[in-house]
Amino acid sequence: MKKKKSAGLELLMLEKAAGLKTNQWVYQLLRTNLLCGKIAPGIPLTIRGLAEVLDVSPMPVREALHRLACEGAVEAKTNRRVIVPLMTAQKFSELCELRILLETHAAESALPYVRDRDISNLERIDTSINDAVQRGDVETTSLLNQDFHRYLYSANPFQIVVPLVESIWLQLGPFSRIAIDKLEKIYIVDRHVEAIEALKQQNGFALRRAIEADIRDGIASIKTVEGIHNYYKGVA
Amino acid sequence: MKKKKSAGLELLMLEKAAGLKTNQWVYQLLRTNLLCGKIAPGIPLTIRGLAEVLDVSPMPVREALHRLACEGAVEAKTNRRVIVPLMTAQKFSELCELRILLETHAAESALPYVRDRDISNLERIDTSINDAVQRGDVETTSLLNQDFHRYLYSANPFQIVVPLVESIWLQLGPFSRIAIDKLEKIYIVDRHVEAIEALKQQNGFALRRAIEADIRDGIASIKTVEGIHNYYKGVA
DNA sequence: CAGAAAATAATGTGATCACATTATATTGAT
DNA sequence: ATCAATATAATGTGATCACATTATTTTCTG
Repeated sequence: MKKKKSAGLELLMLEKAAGLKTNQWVYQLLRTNLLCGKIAPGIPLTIRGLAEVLDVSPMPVREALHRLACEGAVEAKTNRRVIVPLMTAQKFSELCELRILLETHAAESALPYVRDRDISNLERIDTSINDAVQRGDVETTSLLNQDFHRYLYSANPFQIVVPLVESIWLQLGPFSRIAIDKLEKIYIVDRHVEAIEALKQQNGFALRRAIEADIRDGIASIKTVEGIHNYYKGVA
Repeated sequence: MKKKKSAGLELLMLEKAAGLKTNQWVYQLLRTNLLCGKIAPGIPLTIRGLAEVLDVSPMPVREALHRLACEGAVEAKTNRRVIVPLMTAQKFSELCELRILLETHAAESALPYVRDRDISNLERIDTSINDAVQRGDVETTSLLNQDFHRYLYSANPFQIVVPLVESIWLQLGPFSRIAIDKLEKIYIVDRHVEAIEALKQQNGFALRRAIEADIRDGIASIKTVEGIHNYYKGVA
């Protein structure tokens, strides 16, 4: 019997799209798994271990892990361990404040650049979100929600903030995802409609309000960080 | 006669400290050179070229470049070129707004954690800054100024924002540095003293005001982005 | 049986090579 | 002479290996 090194590490696989570099594929796969909470905080990730699981050479894994560390998704300890950082209540609170700070700014600075066809696209995305919510498809709900925000902020062609926001999403992702997952039913007062209305009226203040409310709604369910760590203890 | 590939690329060298990994050394060296404006925007950087200049294998350069790209310091084009991104007036303005947004928040959220000995250390740093200004040492002035801000924000043990701020500094760095360099004399109304005073009084609002003023003073000299690109044209 | 010491396994880093892709230089045609 | 086609050089990526450092297991000692 052959002993597996990385026993207990189950990743949800992703199809490797044609023309995609291996390191990007590994990065996206790892990123997705982190956002889904598939990888519990604290357990050590190794280059060779992941390379074996994904059946690639250590090199692309090395690069993907470095990038994720750079973005704050994983933490490289002084000894030779790379882990998903543990969450604390204060850190969580700080991350949420930062989300609101950055995203309200991003939305307002994008406002002057939003054209009619952008609004149409945003409405289309929002419709898809509602569909996904209706189906109870948490996965795509989460992804489409990100798409909505990213699309809005990216309307500003001189956007700097999107990568920063994505970094925050990555650090926040696993935990908010788990919290949502535990909800029996997701009821969302559609803040996106409010945001779209503000866009149509070119109303920056209303836009900020809508974005902030949307973010707060999303994290309102998360009362205690302890509950999240208990989730992982239950899994492990 | 041997033809040099990377002719015209002159880097200021750094001593490689003992116990420092090669990739970190390369990263810091490149980072410093970027902040000093030694590498002009638009000229292509190659892994092998830098490796030859630094007399290391391509591997550490590869990792350092990837990290810098992740932080927004360099931009990997779709073709095989890595360059320092060109600056535009709008991008510059966006970066400055972001600095103020993030740093005022960071300062205020650090305020409750600042102890007396922290204030002493900040005063010590500020004294060093004034010394460097007196000597006309732009290099250490810039570095110490960053130290001051970083030290303040890091007082909050649950700090998330520092890496984000450093990313902004990196993107802004080359250009503000050049602008400062061109000034004959740097006269700074010491906003740091105002900030320290606000810390002593636990006055969050005054602290925000001081930080914002400090940032605005630093970038006030930069009137036009065109002037900056002219600087590079003059060099090249 | 418990704790320390030694031996073994595993890990990250750096170097080198092969290869497909892209840029640049050279050649050829009109 | 100018522009397209070809040939050559250069580049990033991925794979494999060597090595120093660290973790883990085993052995030894009391």
